[in-house]
Amino acid sequence: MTDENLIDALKALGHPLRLRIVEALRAGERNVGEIEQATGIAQPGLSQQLAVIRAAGLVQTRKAAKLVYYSLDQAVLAGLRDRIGTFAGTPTDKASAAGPPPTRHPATGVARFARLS
Amino acid sequence: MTDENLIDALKALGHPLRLRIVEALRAGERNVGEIEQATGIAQPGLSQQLAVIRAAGLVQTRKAAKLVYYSLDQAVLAGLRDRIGTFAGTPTDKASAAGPPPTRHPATGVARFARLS
DNA sequence: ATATATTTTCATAAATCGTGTATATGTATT
DNA sequence: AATACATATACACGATTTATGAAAATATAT
Repeated sequence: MTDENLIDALKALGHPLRLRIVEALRAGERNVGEIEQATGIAQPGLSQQLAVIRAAGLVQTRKAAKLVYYSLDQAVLAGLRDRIGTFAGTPTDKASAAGPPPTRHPATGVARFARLS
Repeated sequence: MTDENLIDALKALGHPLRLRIVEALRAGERNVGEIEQATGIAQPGLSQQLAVIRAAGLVQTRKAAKLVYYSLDQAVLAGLRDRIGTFAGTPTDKASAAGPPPTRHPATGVARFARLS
């Protein structure tokens, strides 16, 4: 990961709407309509922010019929985490750690219950 | 760490000059003149970027006579790393399921809503 | 082909950011 | 007090980003 890529990734995350989107994707892959429901971001703006996130390489996309499914690129995000880890005191011994560190908060997102009917 | 703090930290790091500054501080505490030498950023601009980094809570400062020493706040940076780790550390949902279009957990109503014509 | 659902792109005004120059605030030294 | 040095802030202004609504591209079904 080059410094420029790193900066793009950090910039992409350093924005309230985009952070909200990424948080909504933590629970798993979602299509644009689902992300819209989960985040409350109106459609065109959402697509714009998704484009930024995509350009930063933070997500993968998959197309199923009319729908486009977004999911976090965990390899890239792990790289980002490790890169920041080099700034934190502990020299990264977690670059090789396979298992996710303790906490997984499954319900952090508002995304869970998008009630429509 | 609130979302707003997180965003400020990410924004602070997502900038070439500021990233260079933080990288220069990785080796240990430095005063402004030393950072200027290490990064080649001219004094006023440097002070401005340091102010951003300071406001984001990424560094601690210590004053010795005329000199101001900056050092990375490793606790904050470790928190930042862990926070990003929550985006990276969730495999095994359907990450590798390249199979059929998703018909998933009942709570995500949007897709179902879209199909009910 | 026509209609419809989903997502992306365009356009533009408002806000924010980036950077250089000048100026200010401290703190020691004489 | 006056000087010198280290650091911080203020200001200005062009560049980038954001918000928002309209239009367009893509894919599917009838």
